[in-house]
Amino acid sequence: MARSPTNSDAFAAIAEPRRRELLGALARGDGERDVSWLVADLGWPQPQVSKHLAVLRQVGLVTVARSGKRRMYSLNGLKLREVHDWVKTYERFWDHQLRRIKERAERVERRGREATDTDRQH
Amino acid sequence: MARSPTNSDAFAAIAEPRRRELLGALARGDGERDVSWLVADLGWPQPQVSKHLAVLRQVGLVTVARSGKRRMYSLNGLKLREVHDWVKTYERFWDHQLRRIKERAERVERRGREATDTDRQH
DNA sequence: TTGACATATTCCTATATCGTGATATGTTTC
DNA sequence: GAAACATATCACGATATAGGAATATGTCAA
Repeated sequence: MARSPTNSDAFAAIAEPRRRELLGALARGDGERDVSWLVADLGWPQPQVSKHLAVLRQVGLVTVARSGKRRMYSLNGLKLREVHDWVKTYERFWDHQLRRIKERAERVERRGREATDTDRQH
Repeated sequence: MARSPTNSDAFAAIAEPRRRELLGALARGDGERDVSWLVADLGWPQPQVSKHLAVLRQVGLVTVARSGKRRMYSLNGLKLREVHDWVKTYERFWDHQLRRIKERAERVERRGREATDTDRQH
């Protein structure tokens, strides 16, 4: 079997760095812009932008609305929230880690001071 | 060019559903377990577990420590936090969306009540 | 209708998977 | 040092990309 398709879910879709860039561009544009604006902003070939937008649309990370010959793409925050909610369940692991690192830094600093004091006494 | 390698960063690594499962198993095990425990917990073939762990290690999502013939794998929360921080910058987009949905729901409900009242008057 | 513009789709190729099964490496114990 | 155990790695096959170039589709304006 091969890799999971990029359009299988939001996680697979945002694995591609350029698609994260694309979401960033949409965010800069207040979350709602047409393709031409994105092409100008990113400086990529237009077909590439359209293709990446298609993947983002298939997983629901963006939505489209026709407006004359333009197509307005909008960020779908709720889909991004699914990613957020998943990763947030691991919050305690970086909290713990930060606490451990901080405590160790304090220990080291304390020891460092003591060592310096000892040196001074010589 | 092909897809970005799975070991290029945390986003690529967690695109694979089984690697998210694997992280979940580690979390169930207090964030630190050996391979045998993971194999038993997940019910996958051992080589598959080892290979997915290798990818997670390459991107820094887990760390290893030898302990006799065992190898203890630990979650690296700080790496998951990078994903969290990225997605969190989009928070305003789901906040906005939720507010809009809520407001629309209230409008619809209000209109619904008015329509019912009108019907009653007939 | 024709042309100009905006966007999507198709064809191509190189590449990096993922799962499976077999095997290699490394460690402990007797 | 041989056996038992824990873990990693290799070889292989099917597959789904991502980018580039060319082209198709759709819409407005004169």
